[in-house]
Amino acid sequence: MKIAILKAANELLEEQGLSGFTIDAVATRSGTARSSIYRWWPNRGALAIAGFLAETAQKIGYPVTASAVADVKSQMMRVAEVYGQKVGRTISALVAQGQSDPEALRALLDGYVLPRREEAKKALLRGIANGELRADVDLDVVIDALYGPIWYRILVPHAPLTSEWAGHLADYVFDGLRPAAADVLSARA
Amino acid sequence: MKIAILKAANELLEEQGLSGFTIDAVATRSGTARSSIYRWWPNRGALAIAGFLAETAQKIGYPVTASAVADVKSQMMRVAEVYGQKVGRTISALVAQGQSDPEALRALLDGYVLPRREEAKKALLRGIANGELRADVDLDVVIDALYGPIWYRILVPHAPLTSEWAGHLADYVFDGLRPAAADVLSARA
Amino acid sequence: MKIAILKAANELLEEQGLSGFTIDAVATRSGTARSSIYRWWPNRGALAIAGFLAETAQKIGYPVTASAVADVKSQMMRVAEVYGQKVGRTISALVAQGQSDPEALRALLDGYVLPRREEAKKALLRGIANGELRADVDLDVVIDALYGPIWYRILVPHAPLTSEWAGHLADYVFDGLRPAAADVLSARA
Amino acid sequence: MKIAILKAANELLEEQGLSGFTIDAVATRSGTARSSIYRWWPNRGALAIAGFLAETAQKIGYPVTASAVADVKSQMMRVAEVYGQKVGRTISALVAQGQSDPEALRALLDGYVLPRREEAKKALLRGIANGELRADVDLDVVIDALYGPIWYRILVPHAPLTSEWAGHLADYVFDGLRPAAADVLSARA
DNA sequence: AAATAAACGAGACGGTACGTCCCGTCTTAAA
DNA sequence: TTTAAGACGGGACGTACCGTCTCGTTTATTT
Repeated sequence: MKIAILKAANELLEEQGLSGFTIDAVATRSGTARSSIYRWWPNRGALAIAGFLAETAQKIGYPVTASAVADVKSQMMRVAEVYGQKVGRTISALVAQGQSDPEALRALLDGYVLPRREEAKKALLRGIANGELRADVDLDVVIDALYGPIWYRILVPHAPLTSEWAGHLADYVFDGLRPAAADVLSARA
Repeated sequence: MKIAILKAANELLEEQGLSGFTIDAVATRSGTARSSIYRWWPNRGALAIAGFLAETAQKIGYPVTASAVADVKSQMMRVAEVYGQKVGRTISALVAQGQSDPEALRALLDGYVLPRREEAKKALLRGIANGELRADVDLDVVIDALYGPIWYRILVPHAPLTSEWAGHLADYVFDGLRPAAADVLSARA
Repeated sequence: MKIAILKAANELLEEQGLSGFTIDAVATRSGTARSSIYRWWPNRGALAIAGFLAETAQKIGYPVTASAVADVKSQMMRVAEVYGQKVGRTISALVAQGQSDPEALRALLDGYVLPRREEAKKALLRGIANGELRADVDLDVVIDALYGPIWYRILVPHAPLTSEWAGHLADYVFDGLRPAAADVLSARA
Repeated sequence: MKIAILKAANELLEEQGLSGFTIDAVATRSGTARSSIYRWWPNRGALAIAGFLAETAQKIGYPVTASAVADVKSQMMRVAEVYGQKVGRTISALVAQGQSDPEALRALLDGYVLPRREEAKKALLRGIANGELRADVDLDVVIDALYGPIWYRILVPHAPLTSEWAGHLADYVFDGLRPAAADVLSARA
């Protein structure tokens, strides 16, 4: 039952965004009763993020090759590709919901944003260990610089979100984060 | 009258975000009637962005010094400082509204986002002309890289938005955009 | 509008009693919206008694002949006849509602029961003035004795409510309330 | 188990009337499960009257002295006294329930009202046999006249239900039912 | 100065969705 | 096999806003 509800919730969010995402609509599509939904989730915000986490939030992982920077770049390109489609709609709906529903925002942060940032941090630390990235960098800022623009383009869609764009973005940011030649030498020494 | 309404709209948006932003509340606070609001704006989305553009959207301009890069960085720091406060609340409310109200989104883009990006582009072009920035860079991507994270931190507030943070961000991004030494030399030639 | 609502409320109460008396049903039948009903009445209890008072509560008046006792008796017979039909259904619904809704009960008392008792009291006072009734009688008890059984048969319908029955009832009660022969003589003196 | 449930049902009915009388509340108070209640009673109406009959419906009997009229009067006074308290609350709840639940009404009539009327009839027949009451009287009407007002004051509480009041009521009604002097003489003959 | 147009206030109206409460049915695991 | 536990579909409640609408009342404008 819960699964059918979550599935329906997700589909509605993907297809119609926040405005079509009604408890009644979820109930109808899932073939359940409104009361069954409220039995499990306290309100529409909670249901929305639960649906997202259960169904959509397919974790896009990091490949592991010799180059951590290349790994992150390729993951970002994949993220942009995926978020450029239906998932982006869902995410923007969730963020919108979060603006007037602090609990939903909290749940989105704790359930999705922060864990994903942790993964990113791990990948970047490999880059530092590698010598591909400067060691003195503030990783939180780097993650903001890499992924912030992706969220930005989802939420403020002034232009489409494509993997090419994400590739350029990664290149620009990483270009600034390489160790200075001297550092590389000393690191090698 | 219109001014009082816009002012009230803005204050409510700043103070309470989307949830407190009710046509009724705006009418009450502005001392007007609901019907007067609907005479001038077709719906709450339109009123919200009108209020923002009329009152809050104090354009944060770019200083003009010898270094365009420094100019942009200092503007970004100022933006982060300002958006870290009430204005951020308003902006996030507008973006949220935009997710279920395409016209509001359009108005936000046309009335605020795109013009601001144009200004940024001008400043960056000065940097290219200066030789501070590589000439082959895609400015739209650069603007996304610089400002995207700011919007991201407004909308997905996993950590506070401060001017220090914005400074680091600018540094990291601009570090990757400097011309290669050879280019600089040839440019000078 | 209000009139259409009250009319619909009444019809539903008469036809289906409390169980069919739903705000939704009233809205549908009256061709209005639920919200319009709630604009005017705070809850279903208030609507029920308002409907009754506005539409059904046709005051059954007292004839005025030489004999006040005969007047009351004939009014009671008329009341029994009327209450034995649809109006009785409405009244029983209202009393039932009142058991779990103190405000509705209060409204029923103040809006209907007490005023009707006042009228009865006036008629009975004529009987005392006439010499048809003992002067030392407690009129509240008399009214209870005369009309209580009618309500009882509405609410606890162990047998039908007919005007013949009401006539007998009036006879029995009034038989006990005539002045003693001596009193009549002295009154005449 | 059943006993605990009935007891809890009764207490709730006495304490809170119909509105607090919820299957859930009965289950909680009796320490049983909702399903156990539904095993034994088909719905809340049935449970309510079962609780009443099992626990509260303490039969208030008729004393047997030389005067049947005095016996009935004293029983009425006792009834008024008892019904003026918690039991009255229960009864009004049951009647209310009966208005939208024909089976509950039927059960109340068959299980309580009609049997009590039979008892009353027996007492009154003694009065006729005694010569205290006219022989040609319709006992059903008399019973309505005597007890109807008590129910009326329970259900339409325009004034408190006291034993003094019931005493007056009995006096007034019985005053009209005494045999005419001639009849008494002829009866004696 | 009178006529006329506009903007205004007040607020009713039909509607949609919310979240709550309770109903009566049902399945399941433990005692 | 009776019980406790509790999920399920369903229906009504009362609330909060939405956007539309009518209707008199100012307030200005224009003749």
